[in-house]
Amino acid sequence: MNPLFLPARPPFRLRAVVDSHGWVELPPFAFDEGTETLTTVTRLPANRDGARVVTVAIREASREAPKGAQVGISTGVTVTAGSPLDKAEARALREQVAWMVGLDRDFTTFYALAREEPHLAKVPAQAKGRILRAPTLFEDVVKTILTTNTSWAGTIRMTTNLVGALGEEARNGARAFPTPERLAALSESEGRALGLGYRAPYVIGMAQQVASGDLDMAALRSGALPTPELRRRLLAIKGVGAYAAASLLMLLGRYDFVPVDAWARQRVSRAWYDGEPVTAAEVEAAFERWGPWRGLAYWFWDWEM
DNA sequence: GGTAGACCTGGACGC
DNA sequence: GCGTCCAGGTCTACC
Repeated sequence: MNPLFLPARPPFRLRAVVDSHGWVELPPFAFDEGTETLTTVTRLPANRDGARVVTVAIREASREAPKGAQVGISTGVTVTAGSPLDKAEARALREQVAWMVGLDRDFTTFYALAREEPHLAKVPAQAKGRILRAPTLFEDVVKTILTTNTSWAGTIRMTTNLVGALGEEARNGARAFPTPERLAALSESEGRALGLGYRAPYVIGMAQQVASGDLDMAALRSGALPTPELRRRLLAIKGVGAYAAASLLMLLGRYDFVPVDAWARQRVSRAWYDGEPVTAAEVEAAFERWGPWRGLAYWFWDWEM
C-alpha cells in the first residue's frame, strides 16, 4: 500500500512517544533505531475475506500543510501496512495508529505549567506527553496486569510467550497480540505454562469478560466516562489494583492519579523524605499541586536535577 | 478501613 | 549445583 500520512497536533515527535515508557519493548511492538521506525502487528476488522492480521510500520514525517493552515509544515506520521488494504481496512488502520501514538492529544495547559517548573521545563520542547498505546485497550490491560508483582524482564517474558504461542500470524509470519477470544479459551494450567503464574486466572478471566461482552472496552476507551467511574471500572477487573488502574488511566488520557510502584516510592523517598520509606499517599501528595496533570508531572519529572 | 499473608518467578547470594 | 531469601502489586481473610 502507499504510505498514509496522518498529521498530528503540534508539537509532535514520534521518538518522544516511543521513549514514553517500556511498551515498545513488549511484542508485537518493535522499534528500529536506524530507520526510527515503530512497527507492530495488528488485526483489522473483518471484510469479505475475513479479518486480516498485518504488520504496520510507523515513521515520523512532515508535509506541507493545507492552504489556510496556521503553520506551513504539518508534522505527523506515515503508515505502511504489509499488505494492500481496502478502504475500510485503511480507515481502521488510520484510527488504530492515531490512537496508538495519540495524534490528537493536546498538552497546551500542561506545557504552560511545566515551563514554570525546572524539573519539567524541557518537556514542551521535547514534545513529551503522549504515551504509547497498543492498538486495543484489551492488549494494554493484559500487558499492565503482566507488569504487576514482577520484574520488567518477567513482563517481557510473559508477553513474548503469549504472542509467540497464541498470536495470529501476519503474512510475513509476525504475530499479533492474542485476541480476547483466544485468551478466553485458555485453561488456567495452560496460562501458567506460559509463565503467567498466579496472574493466569486474572488474564483469562478478563479475556472471557471481554469476549462475552460483559466488559465493554469500547466504553472504557470512549472518553465518555468521568474519571472516578472509569477508575472504579478498572479496579473491578481482577488483577488491576491501584497501581495498574493509575497506569491504565494514564494510557486513557486521565492523569489524576500517580501510578505508585516501588520505583516511584524510591524516587519520592530520595527526593523529599531523606531516604525514609514512604507510603502511596505520600507519593500522591508529592504531586498533589499538579491537579489533573499529577500523573504526567510524575511521569516526566526530571529526577536527576 | 487497615493489615497480614499468600500468590509466582527469577535473580542474588551463600554454601 | 543446590537451597534460601527477597522483590515486585493484588487479592482475600481477618480484625
